[in-house]
Parts: sequence; C-alpha cells; structure tokens
Amino acid sequence: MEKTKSPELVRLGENIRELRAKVGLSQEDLALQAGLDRTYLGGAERGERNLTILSLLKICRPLNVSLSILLEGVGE
Amino acid sequence: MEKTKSPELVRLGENIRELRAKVGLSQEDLALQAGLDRTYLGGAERGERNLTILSLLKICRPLNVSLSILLEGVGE
DNA sequence: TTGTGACTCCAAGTCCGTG
DNA sequence: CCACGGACTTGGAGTCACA
Repeated sequence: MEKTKSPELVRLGENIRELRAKVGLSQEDLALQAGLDRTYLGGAERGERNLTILSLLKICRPLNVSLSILLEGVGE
Repeated sequence: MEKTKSPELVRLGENIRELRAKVGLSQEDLALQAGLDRTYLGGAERGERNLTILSLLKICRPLNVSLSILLEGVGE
C-alpha cells in the first residue's frame, strides 16, 4: 500500500547520520550506547521509522545534542 | 499501580497545553485540526502518551509553532 | 559495517461512552 | 470543555538471519 516515506522522516534520518558521523561512531556503536538495536537505528537513518519522542531522546543523549538539533529542518 | 509517567512526556504535555491555550482552541478543536483523536490529544497533554514525530508535526501546524518550540525544555 | 524482510509484542492511535 | 475508561485496529518497538 503506502510505500512513500515521508520527507520529514528522511530528513530526520539524514540528521542522525550526519551527527553520528561527526562523533565518529558506527551505527552499531551508537545503537549500543543508545540502548537500541543496530538494525533499528539503521532503519531510522534511512527514514523508514516513525520514531517516538522517547526513542529520539535515547538517540540524542550519546550524540550530545538536544532534540531541536536532532530535529533541525524537520517539518518546515 | 502507580503508572510512572516520564517527566519528558509530562513536560511536552504542558507545552502543548500552554500553546493551545495561547491560540484559544479547545482540545477537541485542536485534535480536529491536527487530525488526531480528542481523547488521544488529552492523554498527550497529561503526559500519558509517547507521541511519534509525525503526530508531533500534526500538532504543531495548527499551533503555528515549530517542533523545537513544542519540544522546548523536553529532555535536558 | 550496513541494508533488508520477516517476525512478535505491545503501544500508538481511534471510537464509543461516562461524570 | 475536559478526564477518564473499555474495546478495538494499526503500526511502532525491538530482534533475527542473511545479503
């Protein structure tokens, strides 16, 4: 049915990927520190997952950024 | 039995309620404009709901604010 | 090191109602 | 107008094997 990934989630994924690269972590490393599964994080970076705030927060902690930085450019 | 609600979600709920009051909408009106259920929005304002980004986005549009304003003070 | 499909389980989210 | 509950459907959370 609905195959279109929403651009907001794609943008969020790009943000995560960029910030992760900046900190020099692999998906697996970041996932570990965030307490998430490696494949889950990967899906998020690809814009395939509609994350909840609590998941977002898990991710931004090891990245040392605030929610608003993680969400920069999302939904405008 | 005490459902410990996470402080981040409580804070988010307070933000929504405040911003909604500022715009002068009832929960039902905002829910309608956001395309969400009124009971769900109510639960969100009470900090009982872990919203997804896409829902957050739906809420901030009729409120005329950005995500970062909606999420001010959440998770820091 | 990352992408992907398939899977289970429970929460996201809807719709009916009540005081 | 809002808090809250029951019953329900959809989709997010979380994991795995394999590419």
